[in-house]
Amino acid sequence: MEPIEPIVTRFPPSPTGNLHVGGARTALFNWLYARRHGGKFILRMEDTDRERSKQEYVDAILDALTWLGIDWDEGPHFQSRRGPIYAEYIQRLLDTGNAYYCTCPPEVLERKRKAALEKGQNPVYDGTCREKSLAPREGAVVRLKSPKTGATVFEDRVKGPISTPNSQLDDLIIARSDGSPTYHLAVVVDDITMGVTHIIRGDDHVSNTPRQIAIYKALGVEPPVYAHVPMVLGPDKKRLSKRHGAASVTEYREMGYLPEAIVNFLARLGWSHGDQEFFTVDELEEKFSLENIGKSAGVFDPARLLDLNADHMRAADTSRLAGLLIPHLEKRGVTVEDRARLKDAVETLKPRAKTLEDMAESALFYFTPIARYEEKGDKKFLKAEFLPALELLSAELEDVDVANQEAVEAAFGAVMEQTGLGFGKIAQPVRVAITGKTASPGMFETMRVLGNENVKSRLKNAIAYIKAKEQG
RNA sequence: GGUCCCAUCGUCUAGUGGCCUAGGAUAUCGGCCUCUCACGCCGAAGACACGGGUUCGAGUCCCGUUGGGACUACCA
Repeated sequence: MEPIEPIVTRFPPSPTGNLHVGGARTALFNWLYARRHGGKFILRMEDTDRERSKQEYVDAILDALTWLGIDWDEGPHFQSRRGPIYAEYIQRLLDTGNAYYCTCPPEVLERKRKAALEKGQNPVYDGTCREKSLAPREGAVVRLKSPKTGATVFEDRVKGPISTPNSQLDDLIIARSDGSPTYHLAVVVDDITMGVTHIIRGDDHVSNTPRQIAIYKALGVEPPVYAHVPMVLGPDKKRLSKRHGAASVTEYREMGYLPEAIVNFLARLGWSHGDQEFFTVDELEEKFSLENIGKSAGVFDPARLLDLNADHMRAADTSRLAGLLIPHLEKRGVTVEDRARLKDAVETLKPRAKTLEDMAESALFYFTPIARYEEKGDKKFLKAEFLPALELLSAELEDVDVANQEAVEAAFGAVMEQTGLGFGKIAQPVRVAITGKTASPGMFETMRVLGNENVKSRLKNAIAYIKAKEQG
């Protein structure tokens, strides 16, 4: 069932914190849906909470979305700047008899609520002012005159039909005593005036939906299509939050994750396309659909993200990876002046790195002298037993260009013949000598990228090191 | 308390009444490959929450139970 009208979706974060992975997924779904159907994606800041909304969070959210590659066709709009529009709609509701002023004191309301709760009754507003036709007055709030009978039904595109008895619906406050709009009113007015056709949001909003539909009806506007996507949970099955570790998109950037991997992972958390796990962003745009969103909440599993990131690293363009790696190297005090060499290094590390951080760590030996040998490798391979092999290799390599793999292989061959050792026996000590570690990319590519100077001097250093060690 | 939503391996999921002896991925374990690591390959273990229906036949439909969750503000 394809939409006939051009579709319009939106993402309305509150700038009260960084972009959360749950929010990022909601943004992604809205964006993908709009892109998939050639529609429009709007960004809107719900910044009516003056206390907690901060400009730095606006910037952080924009930055995180941009990093993920989620761009918007309109906005960002700011609710804080739309006061007159809300006032106009509130007045319209008042004029048409769909809303009324209420002067019930908050304390009284609170008392009634408690009493109702104790008696096991539903704590909805009792309608004291509903039929009083009160005139505007200082300190009065405006309430929506909600339907009291029947039921509100809507067809959720992921959950199916959802029906709520109207007896549950409160005469909710749409304007505070200071005249400012409440959340429900603002959302509905925004979505109407911005022409939003599809609302894709977290399923913590399903029970809010009938309230909002009541506002649409009071306004005489056809409600949009709703699609409520399940929550993202932490490993303890509780709603994902900071205490589960990294919860904001920015943190993943810092940990060296690729944006396309995050996007892929987020898309697959709750949505599926048969058995496919790996998706490029283009593929997602092409295949995303509301129909294939699951109904139940999903746990954010960092292990899966890590694995998926490794897949995307392998698939990524080497030059791009090299560029992305630079900040992670600089963090470790490495300044890269030879971009071509960096690219060669990345090429060798690509199949074995899980993140950019991981890759930077593994790449260190290419760019900085060996400070100290890894303990395990030192004990096992930098000892007298391998001294002849290292010395022979050092000599064989003297006039050889390490970039010439054939020549290097020949040098190794000569050492193998003279010592009677197999390649594996020789390679490990050499590896420790030139990389400082027991694990590295293949011997020949490692040498090639390291370069003549490094290889030869490090071999000599290791030989001297062993000799010194043996002499006590 | 009320209303609403949800329920397949540890985790993400496929499954839309017979193709299910429940598939894939990830994580775990074992093996292979191999100059190390990683990749890759092979294999093991691992799930339809429970109980009733409906049906010739139910993971799939209905009801109930249990267990999770959301909402129930002059927050969003």
